[in-house]
Amino acid sequence: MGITIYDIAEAAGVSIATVSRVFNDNPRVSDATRATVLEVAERLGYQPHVSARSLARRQTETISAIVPMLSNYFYAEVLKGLQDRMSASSFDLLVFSAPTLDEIEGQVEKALHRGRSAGVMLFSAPVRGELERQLQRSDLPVVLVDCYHPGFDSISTDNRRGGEIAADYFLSTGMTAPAVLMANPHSIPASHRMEGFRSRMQEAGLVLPKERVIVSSTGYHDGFNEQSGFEGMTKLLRSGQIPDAVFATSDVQAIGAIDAMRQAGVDVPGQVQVIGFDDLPIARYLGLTTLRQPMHEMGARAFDLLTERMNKPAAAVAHTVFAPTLVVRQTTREAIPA
Amino acid sequence: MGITIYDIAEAAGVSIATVSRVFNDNPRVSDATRATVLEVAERLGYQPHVSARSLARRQTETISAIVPMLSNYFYAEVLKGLQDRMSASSFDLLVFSAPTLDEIEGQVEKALHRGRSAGVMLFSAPVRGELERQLQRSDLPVVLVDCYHPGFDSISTDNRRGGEIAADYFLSTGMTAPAVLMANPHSIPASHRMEGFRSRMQEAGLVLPKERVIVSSTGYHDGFNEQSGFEGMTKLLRSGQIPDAVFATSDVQAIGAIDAMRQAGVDVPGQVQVIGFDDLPIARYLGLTTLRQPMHEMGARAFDLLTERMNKPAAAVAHTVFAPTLVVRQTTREAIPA
DNA sequence: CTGAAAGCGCTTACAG
DNA sequence: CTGAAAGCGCTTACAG
Repeated sequence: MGITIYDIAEAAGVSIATVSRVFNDNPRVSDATRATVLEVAERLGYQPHVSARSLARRQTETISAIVPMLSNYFYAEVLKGLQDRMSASSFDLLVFSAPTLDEIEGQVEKALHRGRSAGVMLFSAPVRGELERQLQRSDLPVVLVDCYHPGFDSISTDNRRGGEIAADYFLSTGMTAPAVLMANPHSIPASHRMEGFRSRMQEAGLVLPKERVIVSSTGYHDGFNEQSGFEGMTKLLRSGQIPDAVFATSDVQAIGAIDAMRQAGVDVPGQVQVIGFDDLPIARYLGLTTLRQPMHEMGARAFDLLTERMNKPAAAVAHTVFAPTLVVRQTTREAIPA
Repeated sequence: MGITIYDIAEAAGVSIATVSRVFNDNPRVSDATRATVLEVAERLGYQPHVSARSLARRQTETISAIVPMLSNYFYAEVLKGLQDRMSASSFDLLVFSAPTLDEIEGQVEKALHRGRSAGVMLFSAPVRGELERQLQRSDLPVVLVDCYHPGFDSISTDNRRGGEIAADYFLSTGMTAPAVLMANPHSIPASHRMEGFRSRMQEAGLVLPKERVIVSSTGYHDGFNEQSGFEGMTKLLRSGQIPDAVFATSDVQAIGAIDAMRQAGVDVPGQVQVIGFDDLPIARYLGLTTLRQPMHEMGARAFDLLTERMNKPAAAVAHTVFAPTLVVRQTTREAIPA
């Protein structure tokens, strides 16, 4: 069933070395020979065997991405940026999904198998403990996306700064009772967003009591989901102390929160303002004010970083941090002129 | 750098055959030997070489999925279903993205390379011409998702039926001026949805003139995007003949359309009702009435079909068609009791 | 420009 | 239970 270079060599009356050279675009093959080989290969429907090739070449043309979950739209967008860049190369993308923290190690283990891939992209994982050891032990290029470790190239958004910007904007509108809709507390990006927000509020002399920081109770997508926003907001509305400004650590949480308010007859942004995080394409059509992460660019840069690292394994580790930008739409009120 | 079974064999004082047996869980190895080998392998940080393994075994443990684009949330959801099922297996997922029709052949070509994968899942592609030939020529298991060809296993939603259901519901509310927001006309699923809708309207004696079927002018995501819905709706609103019921061929288009109406001060569903397609998780939180496709289930079934096909290459081709279900929320009016 | 041969790292009958 | 050896399908110095 499988046509090999042996079949072609025989049919074309040349050696397998020559056939191989033709498929490797080696110039030391006469035009005539090349033509015959190509013709025979086409006729026989030859497909190179990638495993044999990478075994012999001692290298692969595939990249592994370890992603918590494709159905999280933030990753879908980042991967789009990545794929756009990859399509111009000859690399393939192997996707490992690790919905929970303890599944990551197993997936990384697989991604790190020899001969599997030429490099690894790890998304949103706290690099420490066993995971840190795995990565350090391997000699594959690694780039971290949406997370950080001093020993590996990384690309991320300044989450703390995002929280600060959100707080500053809210403060400029004259609001007085802030609240935060957090994802899972073990999520580092979410924690940083919240901390940036809180610190700025404190500086402004506004308290952000614990009861106003609602942590996601669902683990799905690490709490970055609509339901968590809906439930968190519902809790807030029932607390008796309704906030007048809510910072959600993701757009989808914000969407859930807005739905909760719509159902409760609470006006947005009249009674409660909302700021999300990410700026998914959909946010624009929902009029959601949010902190924009350059998702496509992050994916594209991640690929560039990885290939640079492949070419220069010994280069200094580099960390790229994008600044989030506030996109003001209709879920917030206007700033009060100073 | 790379530790091989030769290194382990030497360090453990056994042959490479024995080392191999240990890693293949071959029972014909004494417990003592097994323990030594495992201990040495662990100490040396041995990783099997996947290419060598699949070359020798004549099989891979990876599956290829050729998807138009990960940033289309429908695919993100289907792939989630797929991955949930796959994680219980030892298969890996190779993702090829082909944003436009003419890129598909190239990606399929790569996916079909020998030794690359044990099976292929092709999404939303019209299987004809060169593509059809490629697939037929290959002896790899293939399953079609969101598309159809008599010669291959497939899994899809009854799109025409979905259009009919939307039309029937609209009719039951007493509306009189329907319109359709179409994706790209070459999209088969979108066309079927539209045709089902139109045929039912015709049966009811309602005309659906060409000017009321707005075709996406943007090619991005095949027209399945918010912008296309926004622009289509804007065109409709400016036409002077404002419809009172709009069927969008996807949820994201519906969202764009609703935004256009919000900005124009048109009340939904008071003046214009809207029905989408897909039932993305977000639809629920936007109160969008839509036709639900069981996306996760489709992904899971696709994987099952593929593995069944691997085990029984000669089994009869099977087509699984899911019936879409209408989820009534707040963008439509109530049916008028007969 | 072309070929014979070794080698990539594993698996798996075949013997024992 | 264990080992020697052939083989998976390619690539790539080394000769010529």
